[in-house]
Amino acid sequence: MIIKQQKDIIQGTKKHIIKTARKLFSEYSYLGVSMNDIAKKLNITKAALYYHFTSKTEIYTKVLDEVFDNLSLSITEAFDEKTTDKKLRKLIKNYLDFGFKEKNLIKALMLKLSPDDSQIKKYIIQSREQTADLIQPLIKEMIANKKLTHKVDSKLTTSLLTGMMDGLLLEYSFLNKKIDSEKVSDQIIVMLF
Amino acid sequence: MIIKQQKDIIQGTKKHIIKTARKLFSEYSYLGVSMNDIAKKLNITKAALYYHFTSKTEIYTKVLDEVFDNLSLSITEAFDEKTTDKKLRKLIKNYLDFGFKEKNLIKALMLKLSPDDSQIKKYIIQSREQTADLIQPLIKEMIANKKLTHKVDSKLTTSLLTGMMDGLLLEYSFLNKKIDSEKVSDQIIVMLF
DNA sequence: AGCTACTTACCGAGTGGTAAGTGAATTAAT
DNA sequence: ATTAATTCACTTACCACTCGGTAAGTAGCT
Repeated sequence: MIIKQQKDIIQGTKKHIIKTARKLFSEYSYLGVSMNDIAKKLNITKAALYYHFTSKTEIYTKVLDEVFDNLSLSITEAFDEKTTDKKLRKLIKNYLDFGFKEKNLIKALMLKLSPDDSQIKKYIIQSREQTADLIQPLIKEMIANKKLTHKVDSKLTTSLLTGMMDGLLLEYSFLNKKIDSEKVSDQIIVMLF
Repeated sequence: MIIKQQKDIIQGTKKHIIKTARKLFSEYSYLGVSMNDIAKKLNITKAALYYHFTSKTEIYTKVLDEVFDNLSLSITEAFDEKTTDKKLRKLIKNYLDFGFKEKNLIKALMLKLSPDDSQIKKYIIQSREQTADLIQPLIKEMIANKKLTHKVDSKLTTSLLTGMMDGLLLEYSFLNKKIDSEKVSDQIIVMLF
């Protein structure tokens, strides 16, 4: 009981660190945030971070873990809608809203290649594939509904859609512009189908 | 005459440095490349770089200068085509081919914010706006040709198009996948209009 | 006494950047 | 034409600083 409580406190501290690190990584990207930056923001020392985590890589991996978990939730939420059209619209809106708040989604794609980061990279690739697998069925559904004259590759289309959304998020975050996810998702649907 | 020859040699060296730096920045991004990295690749010392350039920022700015110059050329090349459809198709293909070879185009969007980099950021924003201004007339033309039932915002559409292309380039470069620009540009046209 | 959750103080490596020196080529003066 | 002064294109050696990471010590609780 007491032990469990202790454990919870530790996990609480860890959660707190992850939460703070997440914000920083989101804003300044992996290379742009040092362990000292994270520690300062938490009003602790860098060494304290190493008491809870073994490396910077571990912290970032845990952050990405949370991010992709939240994204999956945000995506599956769209499947509650009734029509295919509404599902897709909601999916795009949710993806954009989430990605706009959580820039790690995009910034993760911009890591410097190095032996140390390669495990992070593999992890990101895997997570993104899972995300695409979540979206693709809906795209297939959409393609089947509209009887298009041209042949449409659902995998490529999914890639184009996420690419378009990621690209938009990238641009808007770089320019510090706010995104009107409602309007943009409308426009994308109009254009796509 | 002799003086001019000297000048040319100097410019030649500078060009050579820029060319090498361009490759490195393209592969590893701004923060991922140190002055020493550049110097080593050229078999000179870091201090020699500072003889030719005043700062890392200056070198990167010069690199981006070249990159956006080349991109503009690649875009305007598409305007030689005869039909609007062919123009757009060529534009997309050229943009993708260029961006795939020259990853600085995308990596430039991922700088850590810092007082020193802020001038680079301003420069990138400006260059990207110029690029968009180059593309937008063609989008307008395309929208006018097809009499669409829905209202289409040409500026947003341009942004969506470049966003989509940038997003694709980002994804493909991250995954180290080759891009079939012909197929992708076809698919984009089919989808967009 | 022992464990938890730290802090202080340090490590070696690497960063952007600079000061001082050097050999070769060019220019100016005799 | 020869020599002296100057300039060019670097190199060596350093600067202050930051990086990720670690060893040792410590206050407080059990």
